Amino acid sequence: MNVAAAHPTTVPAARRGPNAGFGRLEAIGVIRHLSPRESLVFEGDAADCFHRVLRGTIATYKATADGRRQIIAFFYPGDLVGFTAGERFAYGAEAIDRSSVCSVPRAKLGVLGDEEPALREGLLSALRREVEAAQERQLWLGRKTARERLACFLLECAGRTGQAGPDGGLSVPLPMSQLEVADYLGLAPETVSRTLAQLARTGAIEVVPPFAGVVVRDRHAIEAAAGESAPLPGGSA
Amino acid sequence: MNVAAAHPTTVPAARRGPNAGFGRLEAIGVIRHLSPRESLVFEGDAADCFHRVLRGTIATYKATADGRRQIIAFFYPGDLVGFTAGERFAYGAEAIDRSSVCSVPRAKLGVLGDEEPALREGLLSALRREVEAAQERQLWLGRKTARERLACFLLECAGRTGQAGPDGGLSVPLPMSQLEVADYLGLAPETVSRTLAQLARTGAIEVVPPFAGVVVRDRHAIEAAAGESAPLPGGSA
DNA sequence: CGACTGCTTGAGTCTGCTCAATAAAGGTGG
DNA sequence: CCACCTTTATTGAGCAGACTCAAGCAGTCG
Repeated sequence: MNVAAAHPTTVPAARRGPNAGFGRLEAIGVIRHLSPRESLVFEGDAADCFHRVLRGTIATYKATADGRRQIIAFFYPGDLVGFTAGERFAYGAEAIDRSSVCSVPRAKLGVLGDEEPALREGLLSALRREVEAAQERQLWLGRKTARERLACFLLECAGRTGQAGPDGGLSVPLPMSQLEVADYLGLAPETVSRTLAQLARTGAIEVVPPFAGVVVRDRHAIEAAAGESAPLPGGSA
Repeated sequence: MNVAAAHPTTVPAARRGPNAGFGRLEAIGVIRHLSPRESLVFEGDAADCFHRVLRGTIATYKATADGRRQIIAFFYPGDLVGFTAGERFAYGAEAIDRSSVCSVPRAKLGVLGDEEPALREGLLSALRREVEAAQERQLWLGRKTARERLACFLLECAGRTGQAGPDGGLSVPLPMSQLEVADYLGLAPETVSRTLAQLARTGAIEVVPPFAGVVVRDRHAIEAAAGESAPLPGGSA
């Protein structure tokens, strides 16, 4: 089977619960199409617009003066980029693959969506998920090995865009390059390649040839390699 | 001079702008006193309360099954711990030093502080600052060296609790131990000690003997060592 | 005054990075 | 349609920053 075909290239209508209530945004905003590598926002820009991903994948990132780059998050169709920003964007954003977004001026939402409680709810949810994701990644980047980070990343992607395959495998499309995975996980690209190869050698995953995605063959092995966090000392209720 | 005396041990009334409007919380909540190392919340707890720090310092953290720990953030008097959580806390929180908090049940705020726009504003601000801080730390942890992380950390602390000294130095109290700094910066405690010693050797900082804080002697040197992020390719407007 | 906790310092190791060369895939234009 | 060129991934060798293990020291608290 072709993993690339499993990409969710369009917005799954109302799939992401917390974003409900944003459906009418398309009516207000402007559609914009982006090629791979094309910038959507620059760090420091006035944050007068936010962007709903309609198709493709967007990455937000921060960079140091000497060119090192850290990808903060990946955004898929249905996600909101820059919704959580303050006055100015604290990060840049660019397209990973061929993407479309709907850009909505903040002003059009009233000061803070005062009228629309569902929208306010949605904003809070988006913010909360973004906080929790960023904090989780602090653990990844601060305390996990390359192998663990990769495993965590694959599980995250599996949870977002994974599709159960007919042969029992979990097919996970990966629209980003290995360089971008490296910039997300705080690793060198060579380390990503090597670690992926190592996971593949054990049979836990299978890499789809032109690095279009992976198939998770042994989910337990990946979960074990991810070195899960320890939520409850006594086990879950 | 005694750096420890510069600790902001009580809430600076209305010092933190975005938290304005929380003043009356103390009337609703319950005061709780914590000893060093005492837990305030556990990862996985139902998030039915949030906590305003009145005195001391609180750290939030995540841990792996094998005991590695990543400190997510430090909270000083005036800050709100757990305000941004969802249903359950995704992290634990414990006191760094002798601390007091005011614990406020979420239920007492209405569903989301619907009545009080200032409070809603405050919640959004708190969330936004937490997002931006967590994302900034992704850059630190993913792409910066031990030396850079330490320098960034010192600048962050200086911005929060630093006091200009009479001799031109910037006095920065550090209530946390080096182990806790290490857990915050994703380093080993030995590395923190060594790197701090190295910065002191160059004259950029001076460590106050019982590790109660540092005095920044050469701010430019620390800023240079921090390897600032690159916001604008062309310089700021 | 003694035990403990936290910091310092040293020696050796290792994970992951750098540099480099090769290979494969995809896009472009003739 | 094919040849070329660019981009991305793979693989190897060597290096180094940060970790681990370990011993010693100082300040604190009981």
